[in-house]
Amino acid sequence: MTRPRANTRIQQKNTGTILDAALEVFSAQGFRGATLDQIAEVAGLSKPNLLYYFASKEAIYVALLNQMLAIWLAPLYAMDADGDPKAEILAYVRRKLQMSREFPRESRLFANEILQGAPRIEAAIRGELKTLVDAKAGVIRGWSAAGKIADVHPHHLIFSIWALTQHYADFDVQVRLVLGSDGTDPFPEAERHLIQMFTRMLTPAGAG
Amino acid sequence: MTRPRANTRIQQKNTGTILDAALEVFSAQGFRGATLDQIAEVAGLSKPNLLYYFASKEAIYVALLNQMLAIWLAPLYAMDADGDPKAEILAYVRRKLQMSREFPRESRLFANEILQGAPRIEAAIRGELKTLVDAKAGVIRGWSAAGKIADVHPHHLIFSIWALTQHYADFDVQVRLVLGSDGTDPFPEAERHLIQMFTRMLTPAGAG
DNA sequence: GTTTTGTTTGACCAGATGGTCAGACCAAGG
DNA sequence: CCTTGGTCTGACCATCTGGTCAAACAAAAC
Repeated sequence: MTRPRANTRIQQKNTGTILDAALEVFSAQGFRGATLDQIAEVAGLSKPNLLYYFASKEAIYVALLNQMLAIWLAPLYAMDADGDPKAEILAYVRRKLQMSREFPRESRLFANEILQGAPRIEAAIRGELKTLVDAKAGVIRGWSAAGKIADVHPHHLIFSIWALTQHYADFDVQVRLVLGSDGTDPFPEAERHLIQMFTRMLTPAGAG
Repeated sequence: MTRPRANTRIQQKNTGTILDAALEVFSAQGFRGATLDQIAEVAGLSKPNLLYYFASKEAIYVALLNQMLAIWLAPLYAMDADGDPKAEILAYVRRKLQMSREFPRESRLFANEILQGAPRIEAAIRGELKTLVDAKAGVIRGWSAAGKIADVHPHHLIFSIWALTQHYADFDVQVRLVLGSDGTDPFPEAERHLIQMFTRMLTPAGAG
């Protein structure tokens, strides 16, 4: 009767297929722009079959957002208060940039959602995300106070890392068009640039 | 017969009204998500009346994009090769951040378009935008070579400025939610942070 | 092999959406 | 006045879209 939460093998396979197809379509079109027919076609399933596994278009979208959030926040969780401050932050930058390269669809999914005013992920931002950011901001503040890194506004430092790394996923088309017609991968150069920037920015005055 | 390009007073007024309403709706919903009815309602005109002034939904969108592009690129045009290098770049950062604050709809309009793969602005990116960026990148390269600013990859420096400043428009909701419940304006702190970052980043080693 | 439970789909529906069109309306010139 | 040319709209249309449903189909369970 009620659709169970992935009991059968078939259920697991198909919900997976659907969520992957949904990621493809929602990340490229946004929630309103995407259609169930598109998702169904990408998934290789019929539209009614989609709605056998998920109650509605919105249910697919919300399930996807929540599933992706964990993946998306993992690198920030991994930032270790007991590690070497500069190394930890630079590692976070690197991981985040790598995610932009490997999971651009996820990045665009969130970008679309937030651009549209975050109507369906506001609670998670207020809750889990804010809690995590506040905690890590505290860690960064401690590092600054201890003179391990230069003085920076912790929250805005985190925003900066997000902005700079996600830019290479969300604005990938523009980056490639501006850099030129040769299909050179922009990521290696981007990494060098970002690491250089953050190194300079975080090195305390007189410690170079 | 053919709709003339804003001859009458009425035409000028109404095309203006329509484009402003379109900016409101397209920037919040993207091209596919926006509807003519929404635009008509915001504009205070009937749907057929919209289509009296513009041939189609797409025509409105394209007219809007092209009109906004000039405004959007103005700050980069204003970067003066003969000015003081660090001051010019910092001024560009400030102007761009100010635009994120004053014209967030324009920023989101472009963000939406590029997220969706830039289907209707690709030509302009390839053309005018790339030309402009390449020119200014050359200026920045010259400044680096002359030791006026630290060594940076010029194109990626420009990307960084875009990413960091536009983030405060495109991800405004997230920024405010993460910073906390008090409705404090995040922009002053953001400006301090960005200026600090770029100052450190651009100051040549041993010139502090 | 047959019942039972889970899976899939063709046909269908109501509402939304981009767009058309004939004709009404209106401002200004003659 | 009334003509003329631009302006505006109600009614309409084809298509798309999210969603439903009865019935067909498959896979285990017995």
